[in-house]
Amino acid sequence: MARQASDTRFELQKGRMLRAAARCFNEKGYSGTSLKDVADILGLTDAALYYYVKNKEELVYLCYLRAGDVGRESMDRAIREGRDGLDIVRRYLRYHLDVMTGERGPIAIMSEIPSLKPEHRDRVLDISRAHGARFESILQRGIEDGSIAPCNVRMTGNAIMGALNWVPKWFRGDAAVAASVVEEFPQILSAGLEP
Amino acid sequence: MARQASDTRFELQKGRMLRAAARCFNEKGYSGTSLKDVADILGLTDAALYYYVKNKEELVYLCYLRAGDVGRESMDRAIREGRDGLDIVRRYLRYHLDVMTGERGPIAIMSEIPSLKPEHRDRVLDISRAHGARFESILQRGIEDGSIAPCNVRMTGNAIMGALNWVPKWFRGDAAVAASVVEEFPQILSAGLEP
DNA sequence: GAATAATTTTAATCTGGATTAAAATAATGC
DNA sequence: GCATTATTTTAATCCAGATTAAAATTATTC
Repeated sequence: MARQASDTRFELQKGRMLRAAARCFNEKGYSGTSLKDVADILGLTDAALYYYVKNKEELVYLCYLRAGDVGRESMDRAIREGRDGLDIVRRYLRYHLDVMTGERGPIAIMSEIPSLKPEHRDRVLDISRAHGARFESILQRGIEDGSIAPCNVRMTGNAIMGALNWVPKWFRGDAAVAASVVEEFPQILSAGLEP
Repeated sequence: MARQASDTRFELQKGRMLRAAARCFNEKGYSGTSLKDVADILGLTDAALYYYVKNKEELVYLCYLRAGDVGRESMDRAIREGRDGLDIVRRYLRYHLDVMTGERGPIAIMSEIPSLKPEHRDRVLDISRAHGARFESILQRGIEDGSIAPCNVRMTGNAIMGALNWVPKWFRGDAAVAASVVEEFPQILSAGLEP
């Protein structure tokens, strides 16, 4: 009855559920996935999901929080390890794509933020905006250290993040494609940044 | 009772409805928009929409067909007017963005293809794939005529089309931003293509 | 300006999937 | 192994929003 974050079993199953849900949402759309679809992947009954989550809205919310975490962690690491602005951009893309297309994926596309309840929606929007702003500041840093040619960082950020966010729309788990994405996407997306 | 495509009134109102629906779907998500939301924009009752469309699924389907048309027309024009591969890519992006952010917009993001009924889904997928393939062939042509550096056209296509498809997610109708998008996006997205 | 057709509204019904409560089963601690 | 707690299922209910039928209104035709 009393579940804690420390409860391994519970947390593991919840994690599996979030990944299953992310996959469904990405592949079938939000309205197109019923709780039964998610439950089927886990070999459970739809009602069982309510043991882990209050309702469908919260399921989406948690998927989005997870997506936010993955993005932030990838960016943290890139900033920690990168040499200059351009190098950080490339690392960020690589790290993020690596998670998106790898074992810890899939990561949910944030398509349904508006249908979250107000507190959740605001929280996710904050996270999302902060992430975008952080990316723009990396671009700015690159411009200042000379690794990136001067550009409109807002628009450039929108372009690169858009291409990144769209990946789950067409990537369907093929390992060979995953390798290709992780390898080539960062290069493709950053090629235009060089001075 | 008998409405034809030639019926101006009917077609005009239907067009307005599709644009209102596209806006709702982009801003509020599919499940987040009720037919009442769409009807409110038009100053109508939700039930009135059924005069123009069989059901909500068809409304989405028609939005997607329209999106497909706009994409195809933009590409047609770019191919007709462009000098070489790179020039066609840039024109295509400009023309498409111009419509997306202009008076004829907004254009619906194809987020909910999977929840269309099979015939509609297949039709939209065909259109979507054909468009992607056509874009890749433009990249290929650019590589062959020397205007574009050799690259993985599949991945490069995915990257550019992703950035493009994501635009309606953050663009909210501001005219100044629209001008900036149309002006800068094609450049940003194609900068990395040059040899 | 009747008569006919087009458009919209009113006022219901209908429905699929979300949600819930209670019971059943599985796991764990002692 | 018994008692307790964790997890899942069964079997209903619930409900927002889609859909429909009939009536009302508005436009068009002649």
